[in-house]
Amino acid sequence: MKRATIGDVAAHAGVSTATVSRVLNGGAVTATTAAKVWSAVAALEYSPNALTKSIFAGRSRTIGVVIRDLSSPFYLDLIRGIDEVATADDSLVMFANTFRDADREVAHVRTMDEHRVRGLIMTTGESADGRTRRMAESGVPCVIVARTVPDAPPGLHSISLNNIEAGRLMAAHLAACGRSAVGVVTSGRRPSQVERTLGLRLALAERGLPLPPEAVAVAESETGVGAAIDALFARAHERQAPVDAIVCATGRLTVAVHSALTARGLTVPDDIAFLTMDDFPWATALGITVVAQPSYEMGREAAKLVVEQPDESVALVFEPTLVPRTSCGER
Amino acid sequence: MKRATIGDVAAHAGVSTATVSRVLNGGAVTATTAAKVWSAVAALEYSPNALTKSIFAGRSRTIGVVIRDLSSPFYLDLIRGIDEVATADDSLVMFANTFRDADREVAHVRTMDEHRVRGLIMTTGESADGRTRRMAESGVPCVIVARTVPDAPPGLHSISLNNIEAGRLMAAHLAACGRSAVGVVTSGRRPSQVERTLGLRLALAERGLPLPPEAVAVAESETGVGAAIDALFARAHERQAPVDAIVCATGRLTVAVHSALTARGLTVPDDIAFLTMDDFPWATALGITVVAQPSYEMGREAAKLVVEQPDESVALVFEPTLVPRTSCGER
DNA sequence: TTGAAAGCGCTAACAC
DNA sequence: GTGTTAGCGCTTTCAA
Repeated sequence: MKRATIGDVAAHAGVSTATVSRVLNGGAVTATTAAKVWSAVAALEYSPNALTKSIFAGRSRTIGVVIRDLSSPFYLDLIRGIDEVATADDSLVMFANTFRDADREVAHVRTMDEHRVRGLIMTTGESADGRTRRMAESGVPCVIVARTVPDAPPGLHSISLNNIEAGRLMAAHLAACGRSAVGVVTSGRRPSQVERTLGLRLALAERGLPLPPEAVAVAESETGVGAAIDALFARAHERQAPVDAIVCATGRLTVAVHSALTARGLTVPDDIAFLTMDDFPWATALGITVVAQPSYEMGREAAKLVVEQPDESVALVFEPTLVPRTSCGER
Repeated sequence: MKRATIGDVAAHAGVSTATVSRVLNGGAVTATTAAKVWSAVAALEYSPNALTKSIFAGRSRTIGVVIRDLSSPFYLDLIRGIDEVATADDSLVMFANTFRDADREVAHVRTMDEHRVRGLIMTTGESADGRTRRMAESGVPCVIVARTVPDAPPGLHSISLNNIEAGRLMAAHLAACGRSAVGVVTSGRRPSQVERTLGLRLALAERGLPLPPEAVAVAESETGVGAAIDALFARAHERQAPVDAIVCATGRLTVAVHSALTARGLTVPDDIAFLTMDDFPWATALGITVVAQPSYEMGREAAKLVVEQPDESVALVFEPTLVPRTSCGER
């Protein structure tokens, strides 16, 4: 059964399409005509085509969201925050996952652009930056999450965490818990993680504690974590500097690192302290101390930048908080 | 800076809009004209308007997804599965969260319909069923997840778990682990949970084990879990039938129930066995035994129903699997 | 192979 | 108040 169009409604109600449009969008009409139109709408089960509407507006009422990896709890909360603001502004969220693949990233950003999203929020690498800049310049607000953008044009915003401070919080807490030999597991060269490690190293150094490059292990993905940890311990053994704390620089690897530790017979916190990024529902039950980001709030603010369209480029930096539990041997 | 339209490209290339359209969509054109058009496209940074395209197609290349509660791990995997199939079919996912609110549910389904999604996948209550039926009848495949639909018209499909079997698996496992007095925490009257409880009761009865109504506690949300458990234990105490196992009938409450147990000084599995629905990343580390759904696969199949548009109404039922760990005192 | 023109479903001027 | 008309950006006949 074919869908009714505004023309069908008009014919059924015995008025013009313009009048139907006015009734639907709140123009000046008589109560009687309005009634006729509404009953025609009901009779034909008319559902206005939002796509066509968007053509006139030039844009759709849709916020594009491109995420690298939905499985991280951080992104989950981020999306919920975005969805809340979008719904409040009568918008929908268009979502796509890139599975950390640069090609998909570019493709998805292009598709979002072609769908004339009213704004784009993404947690991607730099591969799509060219298009993003152009989108921003042509009036589509873009928000880069978890990364700052150099020389951002108006309309291109960023939302990130004070990662240096996150590292500092970790150092301070570990030191307060009496740990002196810290090892780090990071998933690579993403700026956020590099900065966290840097902040950690800085604040550790201020306390006379070292964080040599050998104490930093890189694991691209969950599967590489075991090997990375083994290598880390081996290097520590060679240097005769056993590690008494492991910091995980990304929430994505929390499970993997924690499992690797216990799989090696290590007890947290007695044998080794464990400290990671991003709070998650099970952290309390497990007693895992974390440095948390206000992920939900960050999602809300990202969506607000899209909805409110500030003239200038804005770079929002959120402050991390340490949530102490028991995994660092807290007293 | 205004966006270039197909007319601008045509003018720039010195051809008609029809020709540009043909070049873009692979019609019959000379190599030379194609080259001219492509260079015009590049020069003007032309990005075709997917919205306008959809008007002709009658539908957009977008799959709508309406979820009750993104925070459940089941839905996360479901979405990832949907996204994968959507991307492979050159589609985007339009997402909305209902926060378990019936009004939002109806509103979101309507908005999705107005956006002319090519199909709709949802995990909602019955409030939007009327519209869903109509959508299905007018050629928009709709897939209801986690619920079966009576008298479904062609185009209205359902994807669910064999919940009776899930309950049976739980009963068998608990019995094998030597537990005989089971208590259940469920979040309410959703059919899936009712069926799981029923399957559990049936299979328990076959083994001569009881599951009286008093042994089933209802907690609408996380916050109600503590009280529900207390009431459950109190009733068991009155009846002088202490409970030696707690079954959580929904993955959404796993954290809350587990926390409530440990908060009451109960050790799992020594004091009490714990068995819940839906696998999750931390389950291994925590040793929690679960009955898992193939959530990712279910998402893929749901999306396939949208993409492949079978003529008949199909009701896919997936089989649960028990993943034994240590929380039931397994040997 | 290419262009002119009609039309997708809707809104926005402009008359009446 | 209401209808007529033009047009949004694109595709698709139908001629040439």
